[in-house]
Amino acid sequence: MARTKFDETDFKGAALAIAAERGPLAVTVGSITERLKAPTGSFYHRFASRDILLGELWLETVLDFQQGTTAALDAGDPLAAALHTPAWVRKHLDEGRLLLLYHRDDFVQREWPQTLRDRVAAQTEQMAGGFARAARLIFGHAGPDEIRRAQFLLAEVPVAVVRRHLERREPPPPIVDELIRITYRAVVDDYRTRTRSDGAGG
Amino acid sequence: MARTKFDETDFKGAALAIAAERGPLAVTVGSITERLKAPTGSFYHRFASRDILLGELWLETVLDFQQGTTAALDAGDPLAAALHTPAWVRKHLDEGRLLLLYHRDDFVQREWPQTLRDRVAAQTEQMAGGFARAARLIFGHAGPDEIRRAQFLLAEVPVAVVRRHLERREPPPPIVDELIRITYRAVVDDYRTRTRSDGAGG
DNA sequence: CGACTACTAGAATAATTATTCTAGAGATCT
DNA sequence: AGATCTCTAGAATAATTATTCTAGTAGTCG
Repeated sequence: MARTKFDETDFKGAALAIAAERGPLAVTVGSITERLKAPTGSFYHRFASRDILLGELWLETVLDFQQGTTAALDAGDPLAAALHTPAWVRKHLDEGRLLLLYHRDDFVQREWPQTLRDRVAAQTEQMAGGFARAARLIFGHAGPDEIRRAQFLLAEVPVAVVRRHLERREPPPPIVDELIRITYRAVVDDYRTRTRSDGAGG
Repeated sequence: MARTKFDETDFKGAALAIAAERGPLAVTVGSITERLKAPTGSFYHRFASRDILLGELWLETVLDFQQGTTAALDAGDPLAAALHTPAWVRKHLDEGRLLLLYHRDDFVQREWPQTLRDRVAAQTEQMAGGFARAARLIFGHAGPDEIRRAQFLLAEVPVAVVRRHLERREPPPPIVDELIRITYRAVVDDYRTRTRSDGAGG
């Protein structure tokens, strides 16, 4: 066995750094190997293709992120799930840029590699399940309307407030959490008053 | 003068359609001319480069979008400015995808063309001015904290709620406006109560 | 030691795109 | 009609990338 100079994590680390700096499009086999001063042969010895490296990187990152949300829901605390986004981003600035500034499909150039399809599908499903669970925790019911509101509170708003700061490569300031809290409480209160006065909410 | 078969708007229209369907990356000189069945010579007769076509397309689209926001602020109605996003998107689904699903820099491949730099800078400035104006209208004051909240209400939240629907190529349903309204009222009320109880706001 | 394995090394190849270039065609003007 | 100007046409060129291929090298196992 020849001396291993570059392992999988080296390549992934370089890819993450480049993606965080210049976007996923700038992550080319050339830019990775240049940064590492590794030959392209070593790259292809580890990964069957560029798309597989980037697909795995995205998938691992999103799963790490989602874990925190899931944990908060397991603890029955949906507000904590909403606040998890800024908290996680503060710990993982590069990963935050990767995940929240770009689209899933910005990472692979063609179709998603067959080898990753199932894992991506599982991730999507887990996410959908999380929203339903959150809807039940927050509103006591998981109809389409409640799920839509849960998506708003747990995903759309937190990502939206955090984005501007990620673009500037700065950790999200406290006002971000405050805005998430205000919005959370407002949507919950609104739902309660509305279901109390006029019949159902769908 | 030879018969004009393809004018600027033909090329821009094709570019818009392709960008809305498959993203700005799929807008290549080849995909445009193929769609139009035009020769590449005609393309380069109209536009100095691919980046200039796409830069102009983005710029024209964002200015059209911003006009509605500005009009609402001129009318002294910041809530209408917040609701302008879903309203405009319903009228311009393709343009909405172009503008709200991608980044400004996804459109040009290298640096922004020199010829467009000034117009982009003016656009950015206009946008910043709009937020300051909105902050004054909503909160009566335009300090950093008030401006941040105005950005949240006028830009971040509306874009965030609308995005999911744009991804599915469907017009944003009424719940979107409702969520924007709820959030708007909540942030305004919060600011009022807070500045009434403990001193200033930041 | 000698075969084998797991890599390093990087040149060669292929595919995709932007851009340039050379020709030719139809209007318009005189 | 003939000159000229604006375009159409599309082939040729250049640059960028992903991927493949051929060699060589350093450990490990027998």
